[in-house]
Amino acid sequence: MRKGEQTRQEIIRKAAPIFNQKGYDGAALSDLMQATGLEKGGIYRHFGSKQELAGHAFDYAWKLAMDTRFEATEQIPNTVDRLKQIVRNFRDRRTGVVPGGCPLLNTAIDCDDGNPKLRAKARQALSSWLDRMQSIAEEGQRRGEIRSDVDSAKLATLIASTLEGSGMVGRLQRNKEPLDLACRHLGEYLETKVRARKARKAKTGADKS
Amino acid sequence: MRKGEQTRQEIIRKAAPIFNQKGYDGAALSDLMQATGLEKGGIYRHFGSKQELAGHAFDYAWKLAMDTRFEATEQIPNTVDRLKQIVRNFRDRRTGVVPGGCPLLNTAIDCDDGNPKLRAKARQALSSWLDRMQSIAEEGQRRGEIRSDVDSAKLATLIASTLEGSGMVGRLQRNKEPLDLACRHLGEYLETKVRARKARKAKTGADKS
DNA sequence: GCGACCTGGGACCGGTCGGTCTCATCCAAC
DNA sequence: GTTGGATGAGACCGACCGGTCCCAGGTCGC
Repeated sequence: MRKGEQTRQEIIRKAAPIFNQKGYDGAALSDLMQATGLEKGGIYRHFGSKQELAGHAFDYAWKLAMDTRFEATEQIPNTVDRLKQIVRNFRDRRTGVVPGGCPLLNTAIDCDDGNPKLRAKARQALSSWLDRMQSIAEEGQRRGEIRSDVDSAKLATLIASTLEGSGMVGRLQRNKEPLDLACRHLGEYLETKVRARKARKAKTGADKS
Repeated sequence: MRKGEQTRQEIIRKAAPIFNQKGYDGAALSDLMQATGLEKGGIYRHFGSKQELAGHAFDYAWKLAMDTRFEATEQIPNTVDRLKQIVRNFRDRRTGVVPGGCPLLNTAIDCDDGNPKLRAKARQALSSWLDRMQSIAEEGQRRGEIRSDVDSAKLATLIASTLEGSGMVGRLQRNKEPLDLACRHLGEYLETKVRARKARKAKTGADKS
C-alpha cells in the first residue's frame, strides 16, 4: 500500500507538465510513459483512465500555482498591499511552478469544447482564485482600507482577467513586458481607484488626475 | 479551374470553426470530412496537408475577427473614440464571427508547445492587431487627441491583453460580465489617462480623482 | 460534341491511439 | 522464511489517425 501510493504521486508529478504543455489530446500515453519511466500497465494500475490522471494532474498543477500566487501575502497587514503582492507574484514567481504556463488558461481553452469533466475543474479553479481575492477585498472594505463603492467580485474578476490576458500575450510574444505592463497598470488602479484615502490629506502624487 | 477554387474556399470556410473549436490535434480528418461533406481524397486534392489547411482556416477566421473588431471605426474622427469603439466591438459584435472564441487565443494556447508553423501565424496575427491599434494611438498623438506621455505600443498591448483575458474568463464562466467589466474599465482608462484634455476647463466628472 | 483534364470518391496504408489482460516479481506482514 | 497480495512489464486489441493513390465521372475549352 505504501509503495503504490508513492508511485501514484510520482506519476501525477511527472504527468502534470506534459498535460500542461501539450493539452489533454496532445499528451499521448507514450509521452506519459516516457516522462514517468513506466510502461502502460504501470500507469493504468493507479488510474482508471487517461482522463482521471489528467484530472489529478490538473489539481496538482493548480495547487502549485495557487500556492505561488498567494505566497508571502498572508502576513501583509494591509489588504490593498496584499492584492498588489498577488499581482506581483503572478509576474515574478516562476520557480516551482509546473512548466507550460497557467494551467487554468491552458485547460480552459483546451477543454472549452469537449471534455466537460476537465472544463468543470478549470471553472472551479477559477472560482477558487476569484473567491480568494474577493475575500481579501471584502476584508479590506470591512477594515476601511478599500473604498466601499468597490465591487469586490468585479475587482477580483478584473485582476484575474488582466493578468491571464497579459500572461497569454506575453507567452505568445515570448516577452515578459505585457505582464509587467499589466502589473503596473493594476498597481496604479489599486492605488487610485481601490485604496481608501486616509483622511483629508492626499498621500500620493498619483491622484493628480 | 473555377469549380476547384470554389470547393477550396468552401472547405476553408467549413473547416475554420472545427479547428477553432477543437484545436489542431482535436480536429480530426473525419470531423473535417463531415463538416465539408467531402471524402478524404476530395480534401487532400486542394491542400497538401492538414497543417496547410489549418493555416488557411486560421487566416480566414482571423480576417473575420479583425474585420469585426474594426467594424464601424474608420469613420470615427476622434482617435480615442475610435479605440473605445474597438473595445466595444470586441464585446458586442459576435455575428459572422467564426464560432469557438477568439482564434488568436485558441491558436496561441493550442500551439504554444509544438506546431511552430501555426504558432508563428498566431504571433503574426497578434502583431497585426497591436500594430493597427498602435497606429490609431500614434495618429491621436499627432493630432493632439491623445496625451504625448502615452506609450502607444504599451497602450495597444494593454487593451489587447485585457480584452483577451476577459474573453477567456467570460468563456469559462459562460457569462459576458467579465467582458463587459473589462470594456468599462478600459473605457474609463481611455478617458482619464489617455485622452488629452481640451484646454484648461475639465470636461468630464471622471477626472475628479 | 469531342476529348483532355480537372475533380472527388473511397479503398488502402503504416503508425499510433487509449485501454485490457496476464503473469512474473517484489515487498511486507507474519 | 514463507506466503499472499500489491505492483509493474509488456504483449495484445480494435479503433482511428493523417496521408496516398487510382479510377470513374464530371467539367471544361475547343
